[in-house]
Amino acid sequence: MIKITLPDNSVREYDSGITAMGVAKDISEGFARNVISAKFNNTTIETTTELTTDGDLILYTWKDDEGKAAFRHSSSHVLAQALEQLYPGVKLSIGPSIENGFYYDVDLGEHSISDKDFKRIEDKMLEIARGKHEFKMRSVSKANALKLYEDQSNEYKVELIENLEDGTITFCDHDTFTDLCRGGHIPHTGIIKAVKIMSVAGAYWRGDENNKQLTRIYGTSFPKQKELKEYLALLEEAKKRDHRKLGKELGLFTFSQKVGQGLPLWLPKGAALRDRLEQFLKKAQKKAGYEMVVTPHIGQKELYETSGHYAKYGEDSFQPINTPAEGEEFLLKPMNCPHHCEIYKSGPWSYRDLPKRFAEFGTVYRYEQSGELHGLTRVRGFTQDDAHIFCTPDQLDDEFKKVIDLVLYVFGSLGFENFTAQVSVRDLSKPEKYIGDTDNWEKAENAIINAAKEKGLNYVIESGEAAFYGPKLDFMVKDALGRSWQLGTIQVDYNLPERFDLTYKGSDNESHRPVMIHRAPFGSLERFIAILLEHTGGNFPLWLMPEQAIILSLSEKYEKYAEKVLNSLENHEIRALTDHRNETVGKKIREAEMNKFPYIIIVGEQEEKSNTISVRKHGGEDIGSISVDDFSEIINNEIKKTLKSFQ
RNA sequence: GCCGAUGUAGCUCAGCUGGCUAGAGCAGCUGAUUUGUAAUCAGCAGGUCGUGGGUUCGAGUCCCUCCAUCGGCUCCA
Repeated sequence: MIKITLPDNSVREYDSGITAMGVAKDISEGFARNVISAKFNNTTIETTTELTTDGDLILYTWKDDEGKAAFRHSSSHVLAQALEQLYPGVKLSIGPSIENGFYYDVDLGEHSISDKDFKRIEDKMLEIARGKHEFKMRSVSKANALKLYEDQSNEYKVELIENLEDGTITFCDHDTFTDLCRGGHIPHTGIIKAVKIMSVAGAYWRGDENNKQLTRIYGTSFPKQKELKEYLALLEEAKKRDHRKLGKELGLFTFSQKVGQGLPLWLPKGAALRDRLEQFLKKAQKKAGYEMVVTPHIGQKELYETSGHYAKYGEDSFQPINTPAEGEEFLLKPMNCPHHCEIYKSGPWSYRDLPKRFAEFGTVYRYEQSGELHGLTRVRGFTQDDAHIFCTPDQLDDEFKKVIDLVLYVFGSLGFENFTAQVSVRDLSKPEKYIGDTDNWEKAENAIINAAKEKGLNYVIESGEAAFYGPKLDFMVKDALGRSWQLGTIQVDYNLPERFDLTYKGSDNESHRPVMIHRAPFGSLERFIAILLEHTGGNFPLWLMPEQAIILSLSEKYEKYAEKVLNSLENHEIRALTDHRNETVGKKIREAEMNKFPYIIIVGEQEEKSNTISVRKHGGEDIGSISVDDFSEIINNEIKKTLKSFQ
């Protein structure tokens, strides 16, 4: 007999050799019908795996993430089988489950796949699924495993198997299909009722640019057709929030082929939005003891040789600008730090002067690879809400925490609640990627982790994600389509102060090296606005809206009254405009709604007589006829809810 | 940069296997209408079919180059 402990801590006894599904059936037949995956002693197993020792068993259904993962992973086996049947000679590599689906990387050889082929792949998958084939695991010796794939001349699987230890290698069979697989499947293919091939894309074997590019086929699958439909509808909805679409519709920004790719042009409304964000942050930074500085858009090549950026990025950047003077070379600035270091160097500092906090909305230019550009989230010219804090080593912890406070204040004021913090540290196996001495790296990494802990941030540590000169704390937010983007960043740097030979006089009258913190709460205005657009669907917090209200006059008879209302709104510091066009109210309202005006004010005969305004909130809520004073109070209260002053 | 797809009016799109002066809706302009909570009516105007080349009697449609965009990969100071 063995003892099986379930998640509710209840213990059940069974004969050794009972399967996970057997336990499920013992709990209840109904439950067992929904069980699709299991974990035993913290290892993912098959529902058919025989249990022979005491242990903890968790049974998963479609509702669990682990259940979904098993479902999608199993679906990728079905996809692979379908591909083998449709494209003879296809070489399989890897096919994991991912959030919302799965993919399989394959070498198609002669064949190619386009979206016209999706339907027949889907049909083939469903045909296979309907066969209700069981997934069965079996152990294989390394020699036999290698032989199978060598016979197929599948160099990818061979490479994978070569890196595995003999005795740990397993295959998974279903129907006529066999795949190298460590396990974690649903009971049989029949549970897969709905599949959809989402896209095909190139993907380098093992993610290495120097390797052969394989074809990655993305798909998703569901246990019910209805769920697939709902998922596709959700994606449609997300597309409506795409910042590129909203930015165009709302007249915020545009791009021009003539100006160049990745170089956004800010239209008047977008420029007003940027300005409002800048003013907001400037105000908070002033309170936090920052001083604004201004630096030029170019700097001598030597500046970036000193900073180390030229050695690292010089080749892949915008190339130096030459001048009539022999040998003189300037670079478009790809970051502001070297300039700020030189500002620090302009004067002698005592420990009593520190920390110095130099802030600048600095526009920088980076030559991103053409395939990398993406709306406003990845561009070649952008403005960082940059600042560099020069402090003594003793002040580092405290300064770092103060920056976290500022970032959290910014996020709070703009309604970002779902963000994660990522502590980006070195990849210890690749020391050549980083500059600076190990001691300082350790100090800096520890300082960040401590600060994140103390501030109660929900953080993960990612090794290999650090900048080449130091570790960082990044704030990550997801866009409408679930893609993750970095917004704010805080970085500790012992390296640049060294390279620029920055010093301050300590209380001991000796020269010391300051520590530098790079930080940008927005990250870049471009990316921040993009994410904010997707986050809010274009309905920004009221304080940020370029126009908070639009006044619609019912006919030209009421234009004068509308202007009077506008005037008193302006006196209450409410941003509004009038629409006197010779159109029906219905049309004016429709357009005002589409342009996302937070408040729509209608004035006609009744309002003029009673000296009131009729207010309709964006979305249709009728606030009724009220005075301008009352309206002003509504607006101010709404603003106060999100926008508090920085302490 | 790499793989795949796309590019027709300011915007969203139609244009079948190559065949008359390339279409629609919205936006714009003109006129009528003076309007009460998501599109008033009529008329007019608007296009080097991304670019350059090629095939053909004939190219928006087929082929190639380049440019840009989209989905990924790689990259992201």
